Amino acid sequence: MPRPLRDTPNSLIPFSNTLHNQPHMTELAKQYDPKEAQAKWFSFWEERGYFDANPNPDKKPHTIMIPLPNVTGALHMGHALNGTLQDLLTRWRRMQGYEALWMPGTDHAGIATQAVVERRMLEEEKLTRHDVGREALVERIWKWKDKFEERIISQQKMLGASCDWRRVRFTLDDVCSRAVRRTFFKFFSDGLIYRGKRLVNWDTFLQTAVADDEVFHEDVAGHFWTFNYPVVDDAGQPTGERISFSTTRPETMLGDTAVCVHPTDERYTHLVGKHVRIPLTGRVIPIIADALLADKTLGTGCVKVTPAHDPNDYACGLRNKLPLINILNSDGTLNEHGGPYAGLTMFAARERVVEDMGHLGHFEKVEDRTIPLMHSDRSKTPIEPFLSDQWFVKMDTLAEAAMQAVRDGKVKFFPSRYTTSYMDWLGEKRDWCISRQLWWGHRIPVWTKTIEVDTFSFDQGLEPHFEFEPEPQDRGSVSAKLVDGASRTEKKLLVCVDYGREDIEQRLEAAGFTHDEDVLDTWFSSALWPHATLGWPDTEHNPPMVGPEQRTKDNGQGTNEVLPYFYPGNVLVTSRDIITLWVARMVLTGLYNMGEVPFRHVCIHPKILDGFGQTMSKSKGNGVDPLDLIDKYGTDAVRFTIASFAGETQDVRLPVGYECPHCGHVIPQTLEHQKAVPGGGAKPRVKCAKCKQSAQYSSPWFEPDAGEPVARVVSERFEYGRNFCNKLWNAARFAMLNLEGYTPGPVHGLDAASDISRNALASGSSADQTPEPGASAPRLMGVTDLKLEDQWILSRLSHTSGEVTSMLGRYRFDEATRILRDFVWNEFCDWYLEMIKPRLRDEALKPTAQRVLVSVLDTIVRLLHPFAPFITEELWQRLNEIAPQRSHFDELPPGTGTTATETSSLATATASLEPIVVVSGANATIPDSNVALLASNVATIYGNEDGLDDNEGGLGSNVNAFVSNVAFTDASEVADSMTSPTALSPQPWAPSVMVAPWPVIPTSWQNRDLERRFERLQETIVAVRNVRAINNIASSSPIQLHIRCSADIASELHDVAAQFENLAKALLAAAGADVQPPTCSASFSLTDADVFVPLEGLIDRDAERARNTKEADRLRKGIESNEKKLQNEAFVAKAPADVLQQTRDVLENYKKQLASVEQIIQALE
RNA sequence: GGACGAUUAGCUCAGUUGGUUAGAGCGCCACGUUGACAUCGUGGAGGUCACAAGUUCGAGUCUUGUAUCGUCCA
Repeated sequence: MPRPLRDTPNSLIPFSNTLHNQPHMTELAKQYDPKEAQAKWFSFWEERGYFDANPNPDKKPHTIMIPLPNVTGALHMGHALNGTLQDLLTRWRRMQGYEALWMPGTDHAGIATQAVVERRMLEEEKLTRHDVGREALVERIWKWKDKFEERIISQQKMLGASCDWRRVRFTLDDVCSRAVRRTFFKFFSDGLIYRGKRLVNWDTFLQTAVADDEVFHEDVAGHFWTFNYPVVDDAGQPTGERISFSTTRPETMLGDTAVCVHPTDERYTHLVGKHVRIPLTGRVIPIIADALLADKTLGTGCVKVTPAHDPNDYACGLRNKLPLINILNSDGTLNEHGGPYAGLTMFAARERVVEDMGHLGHFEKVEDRTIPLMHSDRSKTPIEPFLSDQWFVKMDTLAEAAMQAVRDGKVKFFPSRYTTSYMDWLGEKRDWCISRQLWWGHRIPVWTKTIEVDTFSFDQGLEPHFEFEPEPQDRGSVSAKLVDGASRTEKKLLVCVDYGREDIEQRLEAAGFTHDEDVLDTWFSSALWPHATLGWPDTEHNPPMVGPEQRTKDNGQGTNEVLPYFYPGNVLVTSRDIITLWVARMVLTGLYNMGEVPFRHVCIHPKILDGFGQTMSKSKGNGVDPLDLIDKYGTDAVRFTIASFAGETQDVRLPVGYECPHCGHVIPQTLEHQKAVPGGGAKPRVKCAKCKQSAQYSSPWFEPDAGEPVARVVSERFEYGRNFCNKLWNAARFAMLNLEGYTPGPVHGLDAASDISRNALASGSSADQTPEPGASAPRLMGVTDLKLEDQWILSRLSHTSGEVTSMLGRYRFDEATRILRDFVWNEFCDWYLEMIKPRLRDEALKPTAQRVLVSVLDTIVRLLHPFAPFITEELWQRLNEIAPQRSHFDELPPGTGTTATETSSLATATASLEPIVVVSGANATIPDSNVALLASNVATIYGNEDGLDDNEGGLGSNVNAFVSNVAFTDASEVADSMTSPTALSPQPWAPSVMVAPWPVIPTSWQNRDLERRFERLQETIVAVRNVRAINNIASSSPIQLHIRCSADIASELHDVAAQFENLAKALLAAAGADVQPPTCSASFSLTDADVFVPLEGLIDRDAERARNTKEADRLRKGIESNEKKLQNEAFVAKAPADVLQQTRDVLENYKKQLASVEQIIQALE
């Protein structure tokens, strides 16, 4: 029973059901209108469920997890690049027949989002979070989240993102929260979580610890003071000696617990072990020797040690078992350890300390110095190293496993050099500080109670001391840990509760336990993204979905099918700066929770920089809204251009400007534009240099006022994509104008191409071996309806599709776009279309040209779809209208005999292969008649070429799609339909290019020799055009060609003589070995031909002579350098034979050409 | 301080294992709107491949050093 190929109810829409409300139209507009196409096709795809990915045993999965954007603000071009590449891969894999899931969602971004909302609240209402309280603040943040999540998703959809939107997740939603709770619980139970006093980066403004990754270094102007401490004897009396040290932070001396010298520093060796007194506090501290901290060559060679306020000192303190004295309150003021300075800010205390040390006679000197200072990325205020209680995850074994996965090749980086950052970072195995003193996030699921007790034994259970005891049946949901409290008799019980046990939480609170106030680091939840979004740890239900009921599927079978089907994913596409923050942690938690890595490949793409070379970021205000660019250039243009940026090395500089809404002039963006914020209620404006008017402009900082004309952001780099789309559009327009009333008629000689295929197949040679043309097949031109240009474009098409596929497999998006653009523009448009124009005007020759034309266009549209989804869909639908019968079985050339028997055997041969499709290009045994069939259907041969050596394989590289009709699901149906007369009637093509198969053109169609001959033709035509240009001859006046060349070449040239006329308005008057230069002709010498153009009375002798003289010089230079090479004995002795031969050939050619050119010059005298 | 990268045409960037005369897009110059496209066509000009040394028959490509820029980690 036939069923739709795509697992959706709507995939079998009769194509005749025109999808747009316009009259049936065959003529395309002169220009592509992106807005119209975008509006039409996104909902078309979405309504038909093409984005949906569901477990399907008949297909291989392809999973991409979006690097979840945070809800702090709208997306910028960096996100657009990231999203474009993922959509490109997803659409490509989907066309290849994978069940392709692109999982969407957003991240709550604890600190960033809370900071943004707090700042806004303070600016607008003068309120702090303490004024409004935890609940109200969180409420406000949720509203912010809703607003930006919506904005982000709409931006992604405008970009054409083919995510499975039913599955959109948020790191704080129920599904993700469950995974967070379970993971924490597992960590806790496994003893991987501990609470400790540690030196953290303290943001005194936000009053929270921030991760190392959340701070940035900035040089500030500061001072470098030198003080001294008096040395005291064992009785505490000054010995008269003093020891000098320098510091940039004098106030920290209040927390000093040692001074340190280098063990080999002879100036101080006699003092080591003695003590000094801190003059301000009177505290006596030791003089220690530590080679790691002190540096003999710097300053006095002696440093003060403040373990509680400096990371290096902290490490030194641990090594030497020094006490830790914390002098700071969490708000950045000094605490009681500051003595008389308590209550002052660090900065105020610093001034007082310097002053007082001066009064006490311990100040020596001060100098200005630039100091590298850590700042919080979130609040932009200086970081204080701060001793505080935090939660940590032990990284040792977790990190080791994540490193091993990369060593084993389970996870691979593209480009591979990024492996280093990953390995180096994990190799440090620094414990992960997971607590944040915030209100927005996953609250740490630990309840604590402190008791005073002399002795404690577990023999009695918990109940007597803590008034709490888990029920036996609850033991699996509770994990408890007893730790020592502040004093010797104090005991603390930490109880971690698994998710879904609010009852236990209530009992704990009733028993006097307090829920930890801290929340988890955001990366804790994003680290779980790849399995959390698929429903882990719930193995009994498919993860819930959003959207229309009928499209969401829970099988009700009591199992989660989604998780095992889509996990592990295939590729993570991201930018390099979160390799450590996020990529490493996903691998780590994936291995820990799932026992399997979350993805096989990590594709690291470039970063988008602004015109000044700065990273585009939400906090800098230099973010460019992709919607501005989409508005101006269209989604397809933006995507195509963006993909062209995505190479392996360079970051992308994107200078932008503001387009004056009054006159269209572009005002280049300056740093001032980036920074400007509304002042006194007035929105910033740009001034137009041309029309002198000003306008509000697009900025991440504010919304322009309603009704105001807005200068949108533009960037001329996107004209690359826009122009290309327009070119494609017009090529298709031309094709369709010439396909009116098209019915694919019989074409004699289409099997010429199949001769090649047959040879390749019969000999069992691999498909990527291009048969030596001319060896078994006669010269193809002239014996078939397929002209030189037809064979050439098919050869090039085969080459192009193969290269594009291979480049996508290697994540070389830039190369893929370049190959496609070159093919479409420089080969298809510039040469093929131009060359077939005469045939399209000739009823007898038209059918062949049309058949090749429609099939090449069809293939181009499919190849381009992942890059430019909207325009290709628009064209696909038009093609479905105008050439619905393209590439079908009934197009077979007469006599190829697709009898029931033969088609059955074809079906049998392929029945074991994947659905959809059939027939391997090279490996299957196929009756010859079917080879002809195969070859004659240019556009019907598809399949999968991974381009990846080790990828899970896809459909298998030997499986090529063969049946173009997507209504067929498996080979038996193919056979049925092929033997049934009705099936031989025209069938609709794929109802959307999105679900059409990815093209795989047999490599046997490539014909290098034919391409070389074609290049000769091109070369000649360019040379003739050059003669026209040089001599100023109007393209309308005909000219003649006399070509001196070998008989072989002469014969070929005669075969294509019509093209000289067509493309260069030149008549081939004579060709052959005995052609004599006509008098007074322009001439040029090609590699194996000399061409003369008689120009009696028209020739510009000087220009001609100049051109040829220049040419002669060039040739002489070439001759000279090659002769020099060949005279070099070492070269002749050592260079490989082929290089040697090549050098000789080149020299020979140069000499021949030079002789011709010299003759030409002489004739011009 | 460590790691990774970059430096190629006026601008933005390609250049696979070393091997003919180093490429593209934009910009520039000249010419051109005859029925796909002026978001276009045709032709052209434009580069000491950052600098220095080395390896090699041969270096944009490999090695070392220098300079400048970027990112990540200390």
